[in-house]
Amino acid sequence: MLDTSAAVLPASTPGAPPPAPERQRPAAWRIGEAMSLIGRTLAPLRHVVHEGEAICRAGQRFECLYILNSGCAKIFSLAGDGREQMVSVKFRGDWLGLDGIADGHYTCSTVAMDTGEVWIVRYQALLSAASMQPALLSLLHAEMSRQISRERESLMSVCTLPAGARVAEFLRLWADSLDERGLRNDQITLPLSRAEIGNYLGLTLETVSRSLSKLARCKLISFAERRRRDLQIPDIDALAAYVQRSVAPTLQ
Amino acid sequence: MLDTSAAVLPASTPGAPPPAPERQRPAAWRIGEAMSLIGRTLAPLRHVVHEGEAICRAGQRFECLYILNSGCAKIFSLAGDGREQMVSVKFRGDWLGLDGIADGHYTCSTVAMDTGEVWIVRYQALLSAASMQPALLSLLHAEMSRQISRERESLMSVCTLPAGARVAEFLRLWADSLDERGLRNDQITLPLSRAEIGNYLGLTLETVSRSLSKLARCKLISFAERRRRDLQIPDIDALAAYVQRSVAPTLQ
DNA sequence: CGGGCGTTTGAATCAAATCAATTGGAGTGG
DNA sequence: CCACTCCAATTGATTTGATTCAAACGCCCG
Repeated sequence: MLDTSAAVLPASTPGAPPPAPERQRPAAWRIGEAMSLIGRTLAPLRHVVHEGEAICRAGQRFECLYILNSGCAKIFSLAGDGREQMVSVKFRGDWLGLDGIADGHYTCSTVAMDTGEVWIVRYQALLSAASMQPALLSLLHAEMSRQISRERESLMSVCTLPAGARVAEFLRLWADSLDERGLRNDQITLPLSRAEIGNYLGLTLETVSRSLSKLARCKLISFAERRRRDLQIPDIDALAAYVQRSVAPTLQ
Repeated sequence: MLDTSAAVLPASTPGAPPPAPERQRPAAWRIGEAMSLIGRTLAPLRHVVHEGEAICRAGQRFECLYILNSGCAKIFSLAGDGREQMVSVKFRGDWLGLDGIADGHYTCSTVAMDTGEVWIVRYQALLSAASMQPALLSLLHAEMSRQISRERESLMSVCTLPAGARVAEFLRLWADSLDERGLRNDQITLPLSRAEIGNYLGLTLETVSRSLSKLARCKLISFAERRRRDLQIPDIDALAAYVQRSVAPTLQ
C-alpha cells in the first residue's frame, strides 16, 4: 500500500504553514466584489420582490439561481406531510436555489421578507460564462461551500443550546450578518413573527417571546418604543457571553 | 420595470412541463457511475482508513476533497467553546471536505466509523480536469447541492419531531442510505454509540436508549442476539408510519 | 370604534434531562 | 478458565425546562 498518510492528514505534520489570508478580507468587500463581478459578466435579469412574494418554490423545475442584491428572504423546507420548517435566512449576496442543482427541482421554497432585488441567472448561462471566467466558478463554489457551513451552524445551535441561548444566538448571528454587509449591527428590525422564529429554532412562539422578554430584562437587548419587532443590541459581545454562559454554567 | 414574473416564478404558469427524468434513475446507478467517472478521469489517490481515524480536521488548510468509496464516516462541527456537534453521516459516494472551499480551511472534522477507502482528489486538479470533462463539474455541483438539501432534512427532523420519532427517522434515513447504495436495508449495524446518536439528534443517550427500547417493544425494530448495536428493521414502511403518526397524532 | 392578529404573560402539564443504580459484554491477567 | 475491571447500555425515580392551555393586551386597519 502506498504511504498516503501525509495526503490524508497534512495537518498532523508539525510546522504546518500559517493560515492563508483569504479570511482576512472584510466580508463586505468580498460580497461587494462578488456582486460586481456577477453584474459585469452575467448581465443578470434584475427583479424587484415584495414582502411575502415567492422567489422559487419547492418542486418547481430548476433552471435559475437567484442572487439577493438587497432585502432579505427566508427559505422553507416542506416535508411530504404538513411539516414546514424554515431552514435559513438570506441577505444581500446570498444565493438562492442551489438545492435544485442535484435533481433538477428545487427542494425548498424561498419567500422575500422585505422588498428587495433579486438577480436571476440561468444555471446553464452561469456555467458557460464560468468556462471563460474561472472567477465565476470560484464564486459559485464558495457560495455553496459557505451555505453548507452556515447551515451546520444552525444545527449546532438547535441541538446544543437551551431555548434562551438559542434565541440570543439567533439575534447574534443576524447582527453578524448585517455587520458583514457593512450595515449597523446594533439594531435589528425583525421581519419575522415570533412564530416564525420559533419554527426556525425548534421552539414555540411563547418560548421565543419569553426568551426575548428575559433578554430585555437582562438589558442584553431593548425594544423600540412602539414596535416590539425592532430591537437594539447595546453590546453584541455581552450577547455572545450570555450564550457561552448557558453552554458551560458550571465552569465560570 | 420589466415583466420578469415568468422568469421568477415559471411554476406559477399553468401547464408546466412534467418533471424531468433525472430523479428516476436508481440512486445506486448514479453513485456507481459517479465513482467510475472519478476513478477514470482523476486517478485519485486511494487510501484505506480505519475506525476512529481522522480524514480531515477542522481548521486544517483546505486542499483536497475526499470521496468515500467504502465504509462510513461522521462529520463533526466544533464551536469555539467546547461544544462538539455531529452534523452528518457519510456513505459510499459521498464527498467530504466541501465545507473547506469557501475560506480555504475545513470547518469540520471527519472521522471514519468503519474501515473503508477514501479517494483523495486535489481541488485544483479536479477543477482543471473539469474544464476538459464538464461531467466532473456537474458531479461536484450535484454533490454540493445534495449536501445542502440533505442537511436541511436533518434540521427538519431535529426541529419538528419528538424524541421517539427523531430516533425512528434517523434509523429510516440510515436504511434509506443503505438502500440507495444497493445494500440490504432491513438490517443495520450502527457504528455509533448511544451518546453519539444523541449528540446528532439533540437528545441525551438515555433518551436514545429508551426510544430504541420502545421501538423494539412496538416490534418496529429488533435487536440481534448479543450486540445491541445491530438491529433489524422488519418493515421500513411501518417505521415511516410511526414517524408520521407522531407528527399528526390528532389527524388519524 | 371594533375586529383581528401578533404578542405577552400566567398556570398547569408533560416530555425530556438529570441523577442514580444495575446489567451485561469485552478485554485482561492471574 | 474464572475473577476482575471497564465501559456501553438499560432502566427507574425525580427534576426541570419547555409546551400547552388560557387570558389579556396593544397595535394596525377598515
